[in-house]
Amino acid sequence: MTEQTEMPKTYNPNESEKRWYRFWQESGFFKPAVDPDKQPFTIIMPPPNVTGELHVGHALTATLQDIMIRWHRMKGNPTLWLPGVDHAGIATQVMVEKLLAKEGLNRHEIGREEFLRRTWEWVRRYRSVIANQHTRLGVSCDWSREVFTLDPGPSKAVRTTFFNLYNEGLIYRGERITNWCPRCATALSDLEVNHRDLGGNLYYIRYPVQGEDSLWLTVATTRPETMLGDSAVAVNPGDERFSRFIGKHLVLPLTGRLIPVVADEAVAVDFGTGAVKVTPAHDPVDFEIGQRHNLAVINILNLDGTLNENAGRFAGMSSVDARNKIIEELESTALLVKTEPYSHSVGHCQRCSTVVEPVVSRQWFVKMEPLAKPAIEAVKDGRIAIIPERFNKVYLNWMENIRDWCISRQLWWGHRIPVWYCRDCGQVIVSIEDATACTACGSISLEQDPDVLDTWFSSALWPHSTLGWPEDSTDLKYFYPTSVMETAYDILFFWVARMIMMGLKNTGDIPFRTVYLHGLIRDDKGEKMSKTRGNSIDPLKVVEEYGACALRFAVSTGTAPGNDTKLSTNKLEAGRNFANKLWNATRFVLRSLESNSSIVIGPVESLPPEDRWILSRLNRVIASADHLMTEFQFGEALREIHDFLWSEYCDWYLEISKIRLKNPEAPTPAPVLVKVLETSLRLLHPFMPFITEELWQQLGKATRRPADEASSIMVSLYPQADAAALDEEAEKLMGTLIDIIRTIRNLRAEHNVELSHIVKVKIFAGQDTGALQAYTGTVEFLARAKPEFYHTREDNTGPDDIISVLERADIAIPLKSLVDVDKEKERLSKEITSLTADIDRLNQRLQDENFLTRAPEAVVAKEKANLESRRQRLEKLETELTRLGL
RNA sequence: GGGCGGUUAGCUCAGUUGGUUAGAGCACCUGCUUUACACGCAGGGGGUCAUAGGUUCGAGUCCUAUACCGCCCA
Repeated sequence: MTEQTEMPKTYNPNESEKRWYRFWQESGFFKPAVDPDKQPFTIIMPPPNVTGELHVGHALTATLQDIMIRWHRMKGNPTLWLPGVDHAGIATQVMVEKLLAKEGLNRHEIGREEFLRRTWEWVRRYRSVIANQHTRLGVSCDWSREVFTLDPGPSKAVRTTFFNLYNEGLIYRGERITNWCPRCATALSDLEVNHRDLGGNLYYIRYPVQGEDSLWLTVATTRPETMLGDSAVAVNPGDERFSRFIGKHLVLPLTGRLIPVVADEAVAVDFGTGAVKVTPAHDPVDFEIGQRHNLAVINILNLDGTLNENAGRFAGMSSVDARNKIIEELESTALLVKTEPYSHSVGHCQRCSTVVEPVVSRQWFVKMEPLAKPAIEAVKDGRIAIIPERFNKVYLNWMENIRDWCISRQLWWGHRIPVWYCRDCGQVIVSIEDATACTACGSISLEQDPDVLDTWFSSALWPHSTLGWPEDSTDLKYFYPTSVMETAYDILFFWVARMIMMGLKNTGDIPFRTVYLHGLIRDDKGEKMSKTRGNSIDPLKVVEEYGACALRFAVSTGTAPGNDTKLSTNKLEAGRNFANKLWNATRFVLRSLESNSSIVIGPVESLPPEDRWILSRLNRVIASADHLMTEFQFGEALREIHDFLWSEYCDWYLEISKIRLKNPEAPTPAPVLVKVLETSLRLLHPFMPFITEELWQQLGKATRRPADEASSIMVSLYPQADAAALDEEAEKLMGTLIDIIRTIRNLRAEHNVELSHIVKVKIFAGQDTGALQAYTGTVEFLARAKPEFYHTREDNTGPDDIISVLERADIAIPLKSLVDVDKEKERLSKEITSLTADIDRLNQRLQDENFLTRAPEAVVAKEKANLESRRQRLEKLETELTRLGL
């Protein structure tokens, strides 16, 4: 146990991280210790897409979740973090299709079965890549429960949900305008379409009135090619300019087809000419107009976006080519009146950026309104809390204007829609198990719907499907509703809202109590990271270069929930440096232990003030960190722990302890050195698990831990604040000591006093004098000054003294002969000026009757004390100034 | 068109029930091979908290408007 391998000067994370992860995993620490009497803490991990590798956004989400998970685990909650992977329908299919294309193949050539076989191969490969990346980040999730969205469990949940919703009439099949991506060759939901304003033209086209020479209606359109599918022209019924046209027929240019003029409220009088062409098959508004007026729905597009046979001689052209050709022809026949530049919003496929075509097609939809109502309530009444709170409004606004959800996708990769059609009688059979015979005619000639479901349909069930639903499993009973859903704000609608709706629908209960939304990680220029931009950062590379703890530090420090952050090497370096700082502090503590083996702390009263001070400060930080973490303010908690360790423990306590370590007579600081470090490591562990484990173990080896203590920091107890350790007196005394040392250092630096020159210093500290006297060695060591202590200044200052006035003490340094007196006078004057301003302000405030009567007593008292101490200070400074002037 | 967020030190950002003199990291300047750490130590400079009003004894923090930037929804 005493064997002490010398720690190297610099922390090398790669060496220990893998080792500790393996240890944790083999020890079974990631599995929850189920205890029916305790409240579990549960996070279902947002499943990364199996499309490829993790990026730093995943590192952020994994880190934040791991912080919560490790914290709760250490606090003694049965803690479950359930990992999973998403099959990611379109995205994965696109990746595999790209692979095929390299072989000169497409999926139709190899067939559905072979395509799926290859996709599963892809899945096997990338699941292990993703899992490996996660382990490098230190995630402490329960791998034994890992789920894939296409596993039998979630698949059964999908089918059961579909079956139930269909039977309740909440899933229906219908002809609607949907967003069609010609490149992906599938329908998309509204959310999967990104709208961008594009500069285009507004074309004014004449539609001649049938049977009337030189009478026409002019319509304006941004998409002239769709006129091939026009089935009417509509005007507003209140628009007198056009009332005489209503009921007449127009001759559709280029085709000669006759179309009626109809009156419809939906037409905006002030758009274009006030008369609009109606293309029910290719525009959502026109579709509704068409329904009201019983117009023909003429689809002019093939699935690949080219024009079909309904487009007559334009068939086979792309829509862009057709547009150009049509404009050309209209111009030559003088039917094109004018062209105006016009910017309008055009839908693009979220996945591949192709312009999306609105097309009428027969798809499966979920009726959302009945599902949204209870989900709105759950957030409104606070059963579900969204952090940060401002997203409540965003959520509610979307939910209250929700539209039906198109869930069928013309893809091969995904959950096949559990619907069969009877080839003999046309019966539609919806079934959880594969249907084998027609429920109407008994025929066994059935055909399953070729389409698959939107990936988000299965994601919506994730919090309960992963826990075993529709079975009433023990996991579901124990862990559901889960505690926190931690994810990025950009999938609030895609995912979070749908999980709430489906969770409530399927289980009757909310899926999670808290939604924690984090921001997006951008590069150091503020750009969104993406593979296509080439600015994405591979978390594995970062881990190798800086260590996992540095990465976790970088993404979790200095950020607030819901805010985007820029990741720069700056922050990674700060994380690495902090880890190295801890490493070296531990190295120092271990070295100091060799000659001082006892680590038992005596009774608190017997400890010197600096011990009581650091223990007091430690306990304040524990209390504060615990509070901040309860409020989900992880960045702030980490900052406080970091500042305590660096600026108080290392900069002061550790330095002060060196004097006692050098002096064999002095009581050893070792027990407190160890205790504060060990406790801080536990405090920090959720944020930086590897370095804290490494150092905690090293400390443990050297200090002979009690047998009942945990074998790993990750299953040790999270520190709890001990009010008895708070010691204001010690804090005040140390504050004064630090102030004294700083002032001497400052003066030395300002006046370039050589390091070798030990200055004499007189310290006048009133009632603290006796206590401070014990720190003679500390002042010598840390300020390179030889102190003499006096209660008061009376008769104790010499003519060569430079006086500094501190908060609770004055000091005099006989340097006048050494320093630049003018410079010193300037310094004093500057301070006097700002002090005078402060005093004026305070005076004013304290004379204000309103302030005295309305402000809380404590604030008034504080300000009074403030004024008094400043007055005293000012007085002393002025005396000093005149003294220098003489 | 509706909504949300941002605007704080040269840069990146904290600042959560309004309460002393607004913080950190990085960068910058000065000094230091002080045997835990140069991935470090000590010291220093740098901010009318976007602008204009308002509420309040008191505003970076609450309210209103404006400007610029970004995002979401339609």
